Amino acid sequence: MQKKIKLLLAEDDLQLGFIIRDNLEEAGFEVINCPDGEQAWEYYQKKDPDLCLLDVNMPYKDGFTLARKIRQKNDVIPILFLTAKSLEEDKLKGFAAGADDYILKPFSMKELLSRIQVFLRRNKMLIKEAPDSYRIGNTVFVPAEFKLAGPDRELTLTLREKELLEFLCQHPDKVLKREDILLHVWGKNDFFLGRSMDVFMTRLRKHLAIEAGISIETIHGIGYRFTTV
Amino acid sequence: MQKKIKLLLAEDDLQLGFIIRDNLEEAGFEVINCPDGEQAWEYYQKKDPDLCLLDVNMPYKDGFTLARKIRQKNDVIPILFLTAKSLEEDKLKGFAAGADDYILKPFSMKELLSRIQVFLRRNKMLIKEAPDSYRIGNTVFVPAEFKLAGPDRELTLTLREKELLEFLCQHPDKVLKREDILLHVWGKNDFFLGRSMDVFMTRLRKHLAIEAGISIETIHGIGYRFTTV
DNA sequence: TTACCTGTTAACTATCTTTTAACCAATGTT
DNA sequence: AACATTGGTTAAAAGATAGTTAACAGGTAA
Repeated sequence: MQKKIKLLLAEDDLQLGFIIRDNLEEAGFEVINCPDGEQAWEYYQKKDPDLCLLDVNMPYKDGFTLARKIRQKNDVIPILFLTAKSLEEDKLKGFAAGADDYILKPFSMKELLSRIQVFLRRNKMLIKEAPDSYRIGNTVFVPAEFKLAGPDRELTLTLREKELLEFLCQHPDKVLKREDILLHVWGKNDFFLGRSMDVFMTRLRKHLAIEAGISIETIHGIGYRFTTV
Repeated sequence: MQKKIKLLLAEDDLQLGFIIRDNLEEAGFEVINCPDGEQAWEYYQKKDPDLCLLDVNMPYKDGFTLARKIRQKNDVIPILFLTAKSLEEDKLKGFAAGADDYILKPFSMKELLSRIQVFLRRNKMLIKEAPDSYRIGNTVFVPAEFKLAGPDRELTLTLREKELLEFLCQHPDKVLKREDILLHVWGKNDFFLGRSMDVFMTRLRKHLAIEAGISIETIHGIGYRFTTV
């Protein structure tokens, strides 16, 4: 699984915030939703998001102030304001604070998404969607179905088997660091999970043993490389 | 094109209302969005909607009052309450006012859509028409009649049995996630409904045990796959 | 009321997945 | 070569998930 793009959403209306977040997640983003500017600033520093959506009117630290603070640290991250006011004055104030765009409430999700895409594209961070099946020698792997099917067999993978194999398929012929695999498939990296991964590598190798020319190669001390013919 | 299904949405929070409407329209519904109960009542009479989504807290005429008024005129139209309060008292009051379901804010659009679909299906107003019978081995399943009939037997399914089996029949050979089944058949996804589903799976399996080659396969940790020969 | 019928909850059991542990093999370093 | 580190393999332990049966609650009909 490719690393998701992180959005920082600062919106004090909880219900609205939830539903915006829900829609954005549905669209494939990772969303950090903060109810006020103070928390948003905290999470900004902690999570290092790729794009910010800031409500202008928030308790504890309004959108303008927050934007200025973020701009001080990072002068390329796209900052989009969400606001109910259509005052020209506010708009100017917003751009002065470092905003890249200014979206009026109420907005449609379609509109929000397309504006987000514009800025991500500008920053070369477009999401590329994953193919829904991979050919591995004579075997076909369909992640959505947890299925690995060859001419003489068909088997259903478990969750981890599938996620791991999918990650390998997404990066053929590349050396994948143990750490990166762990972070992507397990979400964190510690010693025991590393050993767990070793077990799963053994399993995947068994599953793919039939396929000549396919290999999960060990790069000692570094990680693995998955090669298909 | 088939005539769109009309939803009456009464929501006083304009921003939230707009985005809910946007999502519902995206899903193919026609939506009438009213900011208060007074207007909602007006539009109810004028537009004759197929389903109502009412916010409980509204100026000029609260959701309960409105629901009662609508129920007086029409005792079949599905009425779903949207509310931030989780008070049991409110819930009872809601059902007493004639509500069919009670959706807590914040909710995900996925959940809202599923619950709407459940009630539309129940009222035979589904958007996409489904085949009116399925052949499962030597057995014939007629959803509209809740009937499962084979050479040597004929039995009447209950509502949930029928909805569940119908959902399975609509997606043969696909891995259906537990969550999706729950959202489609029950309208929401929580732990206990999940256990309820397990019970129904057992029942369906018993009903179909006669049929060799038919199986409801468990994909552990994910969901189920229904396969016919 | 009583007697069902349906769907949910509960309790117990069975099964499957993942992690942990133990031991061994390979690699790299001194 | 001796040692330490890293990874491979297998099996058992732990944990999570699902199957099954029965009791229960709420509603409906006789």
